[in-house]
Amino acid sequence: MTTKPERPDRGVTLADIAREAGVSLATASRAMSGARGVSAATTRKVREVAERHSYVVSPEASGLSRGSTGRIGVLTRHIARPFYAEALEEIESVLAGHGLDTVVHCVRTPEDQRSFFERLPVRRKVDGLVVLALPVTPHEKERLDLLDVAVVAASGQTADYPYVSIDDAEAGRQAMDHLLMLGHRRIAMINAIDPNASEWPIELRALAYTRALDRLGIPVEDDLFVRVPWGADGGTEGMERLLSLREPPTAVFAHSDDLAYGALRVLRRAGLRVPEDMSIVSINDLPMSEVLDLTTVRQSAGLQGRLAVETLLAMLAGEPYEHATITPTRLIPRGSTAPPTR
Amino acid sequence: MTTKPERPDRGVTLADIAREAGVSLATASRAMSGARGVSAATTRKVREVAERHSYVVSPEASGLSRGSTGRIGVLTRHIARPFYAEALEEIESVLAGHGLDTVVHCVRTPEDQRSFFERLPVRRKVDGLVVLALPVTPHEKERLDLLDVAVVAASGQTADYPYVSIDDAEAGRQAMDHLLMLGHRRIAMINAIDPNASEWPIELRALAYTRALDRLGIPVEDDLFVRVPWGADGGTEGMERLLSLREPPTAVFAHSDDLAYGALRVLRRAGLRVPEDMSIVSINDLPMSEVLDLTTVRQSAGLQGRLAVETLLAMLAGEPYEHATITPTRLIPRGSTAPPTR
DNA sequence: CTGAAAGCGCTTACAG
DNA sequence: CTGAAAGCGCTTACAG
Repeated sequence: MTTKPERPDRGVTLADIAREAGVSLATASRAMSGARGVSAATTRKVREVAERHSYVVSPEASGLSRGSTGRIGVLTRHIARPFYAEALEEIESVLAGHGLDTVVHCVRTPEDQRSFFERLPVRRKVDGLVVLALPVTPHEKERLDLLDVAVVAASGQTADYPYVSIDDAEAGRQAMDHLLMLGHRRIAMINAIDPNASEWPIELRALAYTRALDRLGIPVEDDLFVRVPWGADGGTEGMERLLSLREPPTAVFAHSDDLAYGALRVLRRAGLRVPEDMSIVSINDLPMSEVLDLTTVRQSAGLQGRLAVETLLAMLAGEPYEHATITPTRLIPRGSTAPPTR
Repeated sequence: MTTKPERPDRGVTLADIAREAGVSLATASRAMSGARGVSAATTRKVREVAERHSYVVSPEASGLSRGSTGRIGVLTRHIARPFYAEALEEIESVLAGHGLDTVVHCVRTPEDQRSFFERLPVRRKVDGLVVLALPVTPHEKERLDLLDVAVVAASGQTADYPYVSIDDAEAGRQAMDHLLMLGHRRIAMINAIDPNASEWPIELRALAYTRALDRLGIPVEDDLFVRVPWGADGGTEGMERLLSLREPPTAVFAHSDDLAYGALRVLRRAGLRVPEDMSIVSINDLPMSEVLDLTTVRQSAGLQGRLAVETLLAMLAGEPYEHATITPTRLIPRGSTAPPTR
């Protein structure tokens, strides 16, 4: 092959292919991209030469020229937590199916997050952005606008982006009604607060808790509503506090599965039986919940991710799309709930 | 701002900044990149103008010009499985710390994998690639060579790439020795096979199983060595088979935590107590293992990911690096193992 | 159907 | 310290 003298050999270029195929750069470009208006013979010839040199068009150069990157960014606070990981996997899957690359940006701390919106490291690098379960403040939205790309929110939204998410109030209702229907009247809630996170403006799951009790005229006791940090350890702490009460609840509604896991651990260590001594229900249905026989309200992180990207793709394609998409939730009754025995 | 008439406004360019700052394109470029040989005053001026227009240099164009992409690819079979997710999170963290973007490519099925190596979708799009827990065949390595970028393997290797991984045989020994030291003599192994995966050439964990028994002169019984699909369901199946034996084992060594989870579920359902009726140990120490009180051999997916990227970065920087890095494993004794009672 | 040329938005020797 | 110019590897009106 022709070797460029001025730079280290970066491999063969379209110009090389064109020369060898005996056509112009323009024609070679069209042949490679499958643009119409090139004879079949020419196309075949060019591609054959390209093939022989295992040449592929440089997406970088191509993108520069046509003004798109072929990449979608995903902004998230977590990668390894099951819910996020599942959403991310599905997002990548859909994008890959459309020939788009997925570039992940994880802002682990408030400082990371501040810095992300300050520096906007995805700037000029993506064609669109999916914001995954991350509340966006008005100021952050302003920054994001500088990106000048399509943005969509998956699993919760605050700023006014198209979004797909569950109805948290409804999910909470499903969980609470299950406990109430079983006959529980002394029900506690373990609510999660992510210490690393500015909070969501409305805590719909907590709202569902009080609403459900209100509806039956059951007074809401402060002691029965505990707020703990996110994660299994938070659930542990929450259940410990509830067990310390003079009169513990007969059932607990945990904000999410992770909390329930920690709560279950405490109960096991305390020698208490589930569901005989304590019922527990939560929201999510992570893979481990089946293993742990946890009653929970199922939502699909993957589906939310998938629909969010599909919305984004529609926006990019200039096609019509839904501004708000609500994905279903439903109760999965398992062994952690039963009528109260006390 | 100057508006380009010929194309849709893609925003302000370096040329605009240069013009407004009253310097040449070249100088503006140097000022923005912080290249030396520009007066402080000029640099300040240029950056001030850029700031005012919230302009950032186009990574795409810059990369095209200097020949790098600022992106690292991660090739994996899974995103949502805890081990992979943890590694990925750490990889992204390190790369972000170096100003590099992470682009994920997940090959879920053998067909995906075939297609990945055939089409090489990361071609010309990344500066390096980390292959995460994915065995690479000689033919696949040949294809990867076409990428012409640095490649490193995290958590297991087959092709001859620099790698970082645990010593599986040693991890297996740690698990087995724990059971043996507790006095178990009738020990089963539940081994995982990923149906979607070409297998790793040597099954070191299984090897550790037979070796440990051999060392004590304990015969290896075929019935006690079960092979099941990966995941909790596989563990369930494996434990069911073991419980069906005329003489079940007193302890089980599970290839990985996920299998152990499924096995624990069977035991719970069968009303068998852990560890009194059955001890169980595995390898990984995923987050849920603490919650489940599972004795396991800890390895760190995150550390392996981190060290792998660091190796890759050293390669890219032309610095010296280790070809093989072994990360430590150690037994975490918890409540799922005890001396045999039968 | 095909080509010459301008353009995408930068970087970097090469000369001052 | 600064600028004019070539180059990175493509794409795409504009003319045939």
